[in-house]
Amino acid sequence: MSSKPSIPKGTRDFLPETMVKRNYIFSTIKSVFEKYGFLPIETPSMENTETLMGKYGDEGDKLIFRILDSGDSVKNADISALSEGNFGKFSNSIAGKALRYDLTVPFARFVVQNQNDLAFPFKRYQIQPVWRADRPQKGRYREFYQCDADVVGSDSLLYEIELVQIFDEVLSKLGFDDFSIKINNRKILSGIAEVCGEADKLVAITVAIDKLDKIGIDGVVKELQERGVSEQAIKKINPLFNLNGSNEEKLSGLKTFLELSEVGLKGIEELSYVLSRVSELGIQKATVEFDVTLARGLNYYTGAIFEVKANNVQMGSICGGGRYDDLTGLFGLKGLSGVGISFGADRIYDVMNELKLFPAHTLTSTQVLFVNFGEAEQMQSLKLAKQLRLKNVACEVYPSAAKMQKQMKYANDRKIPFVVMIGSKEISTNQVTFKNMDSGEQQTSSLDHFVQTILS
RNA sequence: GUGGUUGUAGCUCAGCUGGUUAGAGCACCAGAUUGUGGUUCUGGGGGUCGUCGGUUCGAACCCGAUCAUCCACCCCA
Repeated sequence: MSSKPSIPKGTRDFLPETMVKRNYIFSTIKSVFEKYGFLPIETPSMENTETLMGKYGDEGDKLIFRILDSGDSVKNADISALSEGNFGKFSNSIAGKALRYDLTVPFARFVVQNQNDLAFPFKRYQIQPVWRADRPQKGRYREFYQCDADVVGSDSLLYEIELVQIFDEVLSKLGFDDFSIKINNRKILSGIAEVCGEADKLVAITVAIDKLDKIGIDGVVKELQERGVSEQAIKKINPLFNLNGSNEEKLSGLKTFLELSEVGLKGIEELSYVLSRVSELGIQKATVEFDVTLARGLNYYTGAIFEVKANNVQMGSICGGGRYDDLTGLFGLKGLSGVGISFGADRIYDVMNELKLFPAHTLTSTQVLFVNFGEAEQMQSLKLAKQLRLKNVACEVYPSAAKMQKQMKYANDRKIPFVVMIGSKEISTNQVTFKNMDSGEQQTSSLDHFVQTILS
């Protein structure tokens, strides 16, 4: 016996039952995206290595899956880089392509490359897998789907408002009834760093305070110290950890804190605007919450930052997003502002499974199975099947005259609701004998009557 | 990259301080039932106990290495 087959770490096979549920998530997201006027695009699974490298920080670079060149191009391997221990340079010399790490950076590349064919503001949605060479764990895979909606070419806050509405609409539609849309603004974070006199440590500060709910105030203070933030600055930041109350209360508290920072106040203004409009328009099931500690690692965000978490369940964020003023600038097209969101379909699936949010109706594709009794009967069944299919009834004919028991069991295992038996009697009278697998009832009638029965 | 967990039949797992022929449930196949599934009964096939090495008269069990897995950290959807 050969060794057991397997699939790479962090990847999965999806059985039909799972795919039906996954497709339900995808189609729900897609239909909402389309209602807001987003158009579909796709980009290749792989990008040129240089398109991706350096866009996600040092940590991100390490998590990019690279595709080894084959054939003659391996001759271009930079052996001297290898012997010098410069592995990054060496890998670049033998891996010209890499699997996409997210959908946003490839989208930026796409916009720059196809700018002449796009009408701005350009609103696109994209549902495709991405790959990360991370260690798998709960809710973390090496291959997973992102469902992104982004607008590029407008800095209007109208889109922030609509994107929050999309979060709310999609997740409410999927049956979530307790989830938080957390929102913050990078300008507020910049303002905080500025007020503390540590403007150049913005990233260090944001990364640290992002962990507040995980490691507590003491942990954050310790991390800030380790990252070289001055004691004076830490003291100044401290009150922010205890910010609570309604969104309005938190915002007004911060406004005082940030009164000397122009950028900080701008962030407050933007956020207040979005929050007030969102609440005036009304939301379904979401709790929309301003969270100063929300930072997110991606350093290309410049304005709004979003993150969605399902409550009462042990799982990281299920959606994310934000505004990036100059993403396309990385590829040479300046002055285009973008804002977008991303649904993590795999995590949404895991949470829905855990909370039992999937509708009860299970896998039913085939409605009718024709039992096969032999060559002549099979032909008659095929003729009838053809007629059923013309009426859009999904049906199939068992492929061989196997024992009745086996054929019935197949219908049962597949959860096919009706079994039709065509024997010599039925051929001569031009009728069908059909059995309702749920009730066990069986009767003989004309095909038309049978069709009426199953369609009712 | 760091720390920990678990690897026994297709799946979920039992297996005593190391003892002779390694078990159960589910699944699968056959029969009870030659045109009737889902329930029931009877029988059957299927495992070099993750892999390699060590200790021992003797290893699924103890030790080491290695691979895989899951969980946590980092980071993230």
